[in-house]
Amino acid sequence: MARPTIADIATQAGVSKGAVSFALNGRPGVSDATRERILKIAEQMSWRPHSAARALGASRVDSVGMVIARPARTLGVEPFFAHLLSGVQSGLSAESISLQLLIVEDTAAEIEVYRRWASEHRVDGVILVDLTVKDPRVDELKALELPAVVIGGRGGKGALASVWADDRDAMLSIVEYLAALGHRRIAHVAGTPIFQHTQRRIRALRDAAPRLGLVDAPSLTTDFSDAEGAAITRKLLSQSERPTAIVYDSDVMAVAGLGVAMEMGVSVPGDLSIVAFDDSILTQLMHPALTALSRDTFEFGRQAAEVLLETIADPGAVINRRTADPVLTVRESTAPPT
Amino acid sequence: MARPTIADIATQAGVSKGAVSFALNGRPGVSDATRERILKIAEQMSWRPHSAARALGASRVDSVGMVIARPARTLGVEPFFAHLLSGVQSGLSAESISLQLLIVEDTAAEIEVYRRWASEHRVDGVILVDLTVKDPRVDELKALELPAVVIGGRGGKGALASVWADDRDAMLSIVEYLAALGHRRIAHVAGTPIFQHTQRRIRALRDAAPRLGLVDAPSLTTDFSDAEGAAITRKLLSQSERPTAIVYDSDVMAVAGLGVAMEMGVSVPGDLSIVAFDDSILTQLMHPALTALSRDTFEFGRQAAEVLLETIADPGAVINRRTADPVLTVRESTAPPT
DNA sequence: TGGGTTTGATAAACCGGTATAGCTCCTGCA
DNA sequence: TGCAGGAGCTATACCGGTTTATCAAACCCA
Repeated sequence: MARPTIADIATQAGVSKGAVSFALNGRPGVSDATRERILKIAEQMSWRPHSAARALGASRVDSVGMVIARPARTLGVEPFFAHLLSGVQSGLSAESISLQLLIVEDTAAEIEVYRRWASEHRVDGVILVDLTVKDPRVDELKALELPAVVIGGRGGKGALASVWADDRDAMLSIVEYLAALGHRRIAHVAGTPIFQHTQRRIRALRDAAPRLGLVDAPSLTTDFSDAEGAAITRKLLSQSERPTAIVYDSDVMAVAGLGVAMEMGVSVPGDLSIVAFDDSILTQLMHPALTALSRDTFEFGRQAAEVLLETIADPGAVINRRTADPVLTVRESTAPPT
Repeated sequence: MARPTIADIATQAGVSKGAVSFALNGRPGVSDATRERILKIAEQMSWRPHSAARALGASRVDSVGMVIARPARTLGVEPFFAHLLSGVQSGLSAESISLQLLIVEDTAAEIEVYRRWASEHRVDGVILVDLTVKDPRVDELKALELPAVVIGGRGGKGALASVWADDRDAMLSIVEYLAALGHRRIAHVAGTPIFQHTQRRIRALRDAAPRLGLVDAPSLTTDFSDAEGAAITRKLLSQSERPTAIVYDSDVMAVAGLGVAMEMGVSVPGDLSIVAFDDSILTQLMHPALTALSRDTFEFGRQAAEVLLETIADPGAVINRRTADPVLTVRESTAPPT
């Protein structure tokens, strides 16, 4: 017998298919003795549910999806997604739910994927990343009635469930530390302004600047690429009044910035302090090693999975879970200004 | 009507369910006129097949799997997997087949996943990476009768289908270049010896050494981590007769090695040439930028997907496809020895 | 003109589960 | 003693497709 079905188990146990289904799903309808017997037989036949059959009957596929809309070439440098993925999987594996991952070029393609997934019943829910200002995906998912959880960024006016960390506090912990070291000219090389988290970081810096006595605290936006990170850095360091500290919104840009500083003969941390808004092996490989904000990305993913499963179970409740605050890991790239 | 089924289409078109199925799958059994009519109705009802229903009926789930067995923390630094994934997806999307991705800790867990996938009919086939010497996964997949394709490394004695690049030629192109520059002391910081590609690279270097007149060409194995890469480099550069060039099996180790050289006051490329056996943004961000071997990882993935689909269609044929050879991208980290 | 083959379509079985109506037997309580 | 009610189980419909057996009508050629 190749792959046993519940019918085989039923025959073997001398009961009906229904009884076997009850027993295997731990729901009432059979006596403990019978349940025990059925489970034992299923075990020794090494039976496993046929996912498609179960999906068809129970209209639930035990699978969730995640789409990453970024050009592949900018992806993968950052361990962010790898860690996030592992975390998500760890949160799902307990319920033995599988994950569909898709990398696409842009948001339009991403929405197309959601439509397809919904109409083909391929996933029970999805996890969203990189929430933008007025994100079109939110309405789309609402319309599709596809359970979803947003990672990093509250879903807006009670729209979608979310798992988020406080970007504002994170930015504050960085600039307060720099200010305490004595820095008054702090520049911020930000990411794309369409991302909500970019906006929150920019606002946090602007709001804190007066209180901390910063004379100049510009936020300059980029596309997150190393090229733009380097270009902006070059511009900043060419000014007559150059900043004494730069905060980068990603580890890749911070590394690119460090390269520019070295090339221009600006010593780090002597003449310039550098902080990366994301930690990774990259920041540790550098000389000097970069001070960076560490987030527990794995845990982030795990919680997202958890919240998504709860949302699937009860689409009514909109959960907004705040995760642990990121912490600043101080390394060699920060020092008092000279 | 929420989600139309073929029954709805059948009613609308005034034909039977069977006729609709034939029409939608482009198989004989209906006249062209009827087919046309059915397709139009399906289109305007925006019908899409229910994946589970189709899987149950046709015993094929239109989904393939890929398991990566590496600790999450070492993952993601290398763009390798991100590019590979994109490539695989691009190869699959044409047939609108989805990809299940799983990151696990070790091979035992990976095999467990294959067993589950097979018994639950969750995938039609799988893609294998990081083939080891005497890889236990090969036999396991054979036993499970799960179609598979191996990436990077011939599947062995006609075992599994594969997509591979010639590691031997690649290594030769590196050392021949270094030898031509005048290097005679070349060290090789290799990966884990259990990987087949590591073995092939080591062997290639050993075989070429006499012909190129290398006086010393040791291959030192590591676990691919930046820590070991740095440690081995430190050891190599502390010898009285230090190598004038080092070939690293990964970009991360090369970067770590560069860091050690700088820390020890060994100038690159003046006193030491460095080559990475893998290209990425990392190698480009460095100062000096690293000479690296570039492989078309995206294309690699695309071809793997293609071969897998062919293998699923005809499990008898064992395809071994060789992809384009990697090319050496020369940057600033290599020069003639002084 | 008639028998055999092809064409176009239908009805029904089937895939492997889940959900539900209904049946039997046992227990408890008035 | 009689009856309500629940436990334990069976039989069966159902999910949305695919596939097969069957059949009527059209076609072909002698």
